[in-house]
Amino acid sequence: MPELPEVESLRRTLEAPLVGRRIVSVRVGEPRLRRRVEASFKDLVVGRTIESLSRRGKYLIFNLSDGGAIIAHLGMSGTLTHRHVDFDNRALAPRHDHVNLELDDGSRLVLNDPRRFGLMKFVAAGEVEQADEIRALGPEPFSREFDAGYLMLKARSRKTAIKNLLMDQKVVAGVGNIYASEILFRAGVRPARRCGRLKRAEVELIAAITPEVLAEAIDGRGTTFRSYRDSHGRPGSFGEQLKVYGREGQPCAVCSTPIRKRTVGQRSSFYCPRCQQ
DNA sequence: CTTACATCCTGATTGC
DNA sequence: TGCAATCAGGATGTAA
Repeated sequence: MPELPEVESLRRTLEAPLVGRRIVSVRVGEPRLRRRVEASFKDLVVGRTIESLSRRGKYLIFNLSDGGAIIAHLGMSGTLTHRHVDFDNRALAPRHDHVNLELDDGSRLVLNDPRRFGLMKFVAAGEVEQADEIRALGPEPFSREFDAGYLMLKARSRKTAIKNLLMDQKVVAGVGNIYASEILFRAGVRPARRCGRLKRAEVELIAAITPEVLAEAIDGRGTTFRSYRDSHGRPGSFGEQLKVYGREGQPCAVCSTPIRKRTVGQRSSFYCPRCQQ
């Protein structure tokens, strides 16, 4: 579910309430997530203080006082919520609350994830960048490294569709199914176009537009298409600004041609047949 | 190395 | 209304 803008929005809303808080206890319900939550997770994080929150691609990173960190990923259906009050025992463990961190002010940070495609793990001091999940990631879309020349290099050698390239986390970190469609709409490029056949100008446009669209989505506190909520349980507002995603049959905002839906790389893709020739 | 595809799961929506 | 099929914002392991 969450792509870079949603994770960044979470990072921002969680920062104030969590920084400086010490983890006093941990409850792991169902440990079988995308990877099993290690039995040692509890002992490794209890007693440590959350010093800062960072993000890499779709991963949220809680930097701890010993230099270690907790790495979290929300998969398709995960949410991280900050809860101040447990009204009763039911509220303590709603369905699919898998990891529950109790903090020294009595509040809790809870990972809830019905489909269990998410991830939460402890990484020792100095090893965050070395962690398998993080090491495999391509550049951040806002970094200098991600520019037209870089994307051209990646696109040139590949046969796959441009939308698949944008969603490949090894190419650029953080773009998922919604924003890939939105970026390509704004760039005027069809999702199924083969990378190798794109003109230089098209690749340049895509490279420039990618951080723009993501930045605007962050400004809107992310997209709530179905289930995404921020740490307070509130939906993001960028969904209203989506031009193509989830809008099959609706008129294009630019030319009124009905938006089409098509499967590319086994994922739903949306585009305007007129604006994206 | 790249690419295609199945797979991990539950829940909401769609269609008959 | 009920029930089954389909689909879902992600990533990975396997095979070719």
